[in-house]
Amino acid sequence: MSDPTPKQRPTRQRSALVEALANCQDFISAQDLHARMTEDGTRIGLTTVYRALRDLEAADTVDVAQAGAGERLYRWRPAGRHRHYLICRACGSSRPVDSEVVEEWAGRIAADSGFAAVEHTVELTGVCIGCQPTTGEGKLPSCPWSPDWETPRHRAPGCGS
Amino acid sequence: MSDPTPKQRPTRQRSALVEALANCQDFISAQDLHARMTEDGTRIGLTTVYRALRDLEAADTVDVAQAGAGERLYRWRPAGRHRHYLICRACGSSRPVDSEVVEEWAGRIAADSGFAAVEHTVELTGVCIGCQPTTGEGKLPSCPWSPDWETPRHRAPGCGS
DNA sequence: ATAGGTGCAAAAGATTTGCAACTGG
DNA sequence: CCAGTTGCAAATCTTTTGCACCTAT
Repeated sequence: MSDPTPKQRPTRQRSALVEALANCQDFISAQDLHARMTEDGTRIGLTTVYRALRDLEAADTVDVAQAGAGERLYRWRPAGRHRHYLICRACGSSRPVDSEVVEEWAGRIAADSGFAAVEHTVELTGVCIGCQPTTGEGKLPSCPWSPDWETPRHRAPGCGS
Repeated sequence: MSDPTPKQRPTRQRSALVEALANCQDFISAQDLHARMTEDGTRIGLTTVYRALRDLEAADTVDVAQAGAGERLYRWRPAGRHRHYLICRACGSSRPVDSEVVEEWAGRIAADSGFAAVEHTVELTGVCIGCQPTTGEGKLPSCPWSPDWETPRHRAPGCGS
């Protein structure tokens, strides 16, 4: 009937972006991804990053999360089906969670309500073990992990640099 | 220990805002709420609306939803517990849904993962019956439902005016 | 009296768009 | 060749902030 994925030409920028995003095992914002790619030597415009991400989103090959107000984070989706994640509010790391239950629940709601084309957004956030201050004794620093994640949000170890 | 709801002084603007929001049975953006209040004769600054909504959010008396990129919608929360909604993408009307299942699921994830202070965001969107084009025959008008949810994409009859 | 609230104008950010030049199939 | 891409600058849009002036308690 229609083209879920109209075109998408494998240009130099587009390919590099997909690779950078796939290498990144976490959510990352368009701006950060652009910065990272630029750092790594890829010449690409911020506008292009936005447009490419938008297309990938339309093609359902990335998962999207909202960061605070008006900032969207993208994460490459290896497998076919969409996933939901548990994101650490302190260090930004994310891990996929089993969401069968929610999927079914959403399906039931859809059926019972009579609504069509029901879509859902589910986001879990918390403070991961590594970022939890040990209540009584000496509290560890912020994030006892890879030395390069210092951004409260986006900024993952496996990501690029 | 701390004050979840530090202050909140019942000023003219604040009170009017709460009333307007409570009267509105649907999600509404800060800008729209401001516009509506202004239309209705309440003199209030947009800044104040933003600040009041932020405080209400902190006080957990409103539910928040994300609209597209970087626009937040607020909905007055009558009962105590938070709720999740099914929102029509065509007309914007929203109806709370039973989310026990999801609450439990979220709790389990929290426990199993070891993450602390786990919070969740769940949003369901679809096309309500009234907005569904009747495939073959004559298509009904926009949205013929229960008299209390009729907001056409933020702009409800029941809301204020 | 005074801590908190208000509002205007300006600032901040993130994302989108106009447009002319470019490129992969 | 030609539809799709790119990138820069400018434009949009929503939300936040600086600051001086009000106002409940």
